Amino acid sequence: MAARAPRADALRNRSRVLAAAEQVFVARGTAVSTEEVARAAGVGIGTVFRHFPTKAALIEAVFRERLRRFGEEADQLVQADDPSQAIWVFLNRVAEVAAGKQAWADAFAATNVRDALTPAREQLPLALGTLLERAQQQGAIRPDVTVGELVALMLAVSRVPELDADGAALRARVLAIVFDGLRARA
Amino acid sequence: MAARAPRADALRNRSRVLAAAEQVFVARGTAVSTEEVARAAGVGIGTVFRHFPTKAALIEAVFRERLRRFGEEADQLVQADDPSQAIWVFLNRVAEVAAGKQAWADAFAATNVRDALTPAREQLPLALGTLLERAQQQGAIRPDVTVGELVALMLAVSRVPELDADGAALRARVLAIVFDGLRARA
DNA sequence: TCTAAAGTGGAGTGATCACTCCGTTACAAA
DNA sequence: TTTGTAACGGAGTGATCACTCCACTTTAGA
Repeated sequence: MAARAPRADALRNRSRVLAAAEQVFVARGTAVSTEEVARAAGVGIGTVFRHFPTKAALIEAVFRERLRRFGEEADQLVQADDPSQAIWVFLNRVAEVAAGKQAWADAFAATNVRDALTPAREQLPLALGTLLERAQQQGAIRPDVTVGELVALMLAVSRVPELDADGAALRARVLAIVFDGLRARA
Repeated sequence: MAARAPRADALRNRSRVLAAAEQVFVARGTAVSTEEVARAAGVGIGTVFRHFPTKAALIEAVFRERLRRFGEEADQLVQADDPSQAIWVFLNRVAEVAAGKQAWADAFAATNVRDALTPAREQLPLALGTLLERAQQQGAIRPDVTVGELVALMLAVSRVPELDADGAALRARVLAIVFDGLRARA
């Protein structure tokens, strides 16, 4: 009955696979073969499937890990001093990380990570909710916006295609328009 | 040298395949097999490949056809009388058609349709440019927005995921925020 | 140090696809 | 109507994947 301690190499390999998968998925999309993920992680393909029973489970785990880290960043911003700026800092940060990464919507389509964004259960939506409420009390953001709408907007903006040569500039201008839509009217 | 007239069945089959492919791609994504497209069109798989040499070419053709129809709608709105409303009508129409259709960004990722959105070459960006200019002269839309930004925004919004039970309502609220960002300030 | 069990790696398996090939069919022009 | 040819259909081909299986290795606990 007493569970044995997990083996050190198993833990190490698991996090290696997660890190390598994130890199590879972000760079080349979630359509890359599991074998390539294994190669990038320096493990055999059998090891990948031991830790993540299906490819969908691997994609989901990568996405959840990314959201978890966003949750930590949001929490740190909740502690910080300047409440009216905090939410803009966070949204900019999300846009920056998401820039040009096709893998995100793939992950959303392929897996069921909705509950990772459900308030009252996960760190990210809770912290983001706090940031949003504060910004609304300060009059920085219009009062009728919800956390769900914010998340949807950021997911949408993360998919802005590279229409012209300077994709970064286009993304910045699109983001500025969306932010203006979020601001409270005088 | 004198080219023979194209066969009636070839023309018929080509448009049948295009129509069936749009239906199937929109309903189930561009990952569906070419054989399913052929079945939906009521033709053999060989016929599909005769008209569209690769699957990517088929996806691109479906997407271009969709853009072409949007271009026609935009042109009709250019003729219409109420210039300050025309662009909102058009943007709403695009959002309505795009709602819940995962196939779009797939098409964008998989094919090279950028030039179908290049102004001065295609109907859609030209007509949309006219609608935008008018709306800006009327003071309905902020003067610094470009056609490219509009297109990018609409592509992004078309990818708003279904985060909660009522996907349509979420999309509507997200669209309202984006539209507010586009409006000119008093 | 010893050993039972957990973990590893990678060849192998079956399924799925995009695409080809060619015998048959249907059309346009004469 | 006849005929040359463009178009059709669908079995077949080769490549790619996700996933399995098991002989071997490494680890935790005694």
